[in-house]
Amino acid sequence: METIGDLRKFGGADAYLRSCPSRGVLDVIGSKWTVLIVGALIDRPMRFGELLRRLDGVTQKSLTQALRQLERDGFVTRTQYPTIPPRVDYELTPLGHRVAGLLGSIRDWAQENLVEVLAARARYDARPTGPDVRPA
Amino acid sequence: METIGDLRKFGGADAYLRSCPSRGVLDVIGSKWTVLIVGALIDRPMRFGELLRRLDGVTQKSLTQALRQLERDGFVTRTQYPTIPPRVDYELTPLGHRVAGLLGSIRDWAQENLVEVLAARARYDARPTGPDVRPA
DNA sequence: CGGTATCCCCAAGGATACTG
DNA sequence: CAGTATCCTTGGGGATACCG
Repeated sequence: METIGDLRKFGGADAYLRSCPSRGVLDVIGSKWTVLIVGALIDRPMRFGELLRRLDGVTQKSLTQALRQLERDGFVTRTQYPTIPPRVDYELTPLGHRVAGLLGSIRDWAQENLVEVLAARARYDARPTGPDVRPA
Repeated sequence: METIGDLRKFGGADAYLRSCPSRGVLDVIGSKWTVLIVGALIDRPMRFGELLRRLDGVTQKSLTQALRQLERDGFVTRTQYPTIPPRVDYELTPLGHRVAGLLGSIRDWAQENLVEVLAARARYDARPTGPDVRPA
């Protein structure tokens, strides 16, 4: 499972295999800012500065890195206008739009189930003897 | 947006805000092995060693860490039988089952769109002047 | 069997400063 | 405005060894 040829030969990818490149795709999706970036671009293209302000806490460098990776993987297009001052628009590709729905569901789920998760954490952290023993 | 009280007061979580704890939930989902673990547990509970073998390339330490975090966040339960040798089962909670569907979709999407992503990467990396210039 | 405990590495990502 | 360039810290995660 090393090449596209292998994928065709074996009839599909399997993320449970160490050598399957779908692991790399999962890593991109899991990277810190990806979910928020593609979510922000669902409605319309955005300029770099808009994204920078929309994603509270992101740095220029981190945003640039994330956008480069998304561009490389075919999720967003980068359009640079040769004006002064420069203007750069980022827009989802069809591939990006298709994944954006899934990632949006994840983001929404995190927001909707946040209270339940926080409660579970509080319960876990409050256990008598710490992260160890249990009553069998 | 610091406490559960705040969430109620403001009427919901917003992952675009730096201080919103839903960011932490997204991080868990994005961690390297989470998607594969919950995917493996959808059908049935599994023992530690089964998971270790199912997730090609994971180490004992990484698997233990990931399972602890999933347990803490209320996605899985850990059941330890006081036998010799010890036996430990991991099982999805109702909360875990609900998120497992979403994460499974992500994994499937990564596998199904892998070829297209690899092609996009090849195109990007093959650009004449490298990751820089573009024709305006 | 199902863990901990240690050591180690390196890559993600933040802070800051500079530029076309 | 939209980036690079540089430095630096943190911690995720691998390898290995030991334990109840």
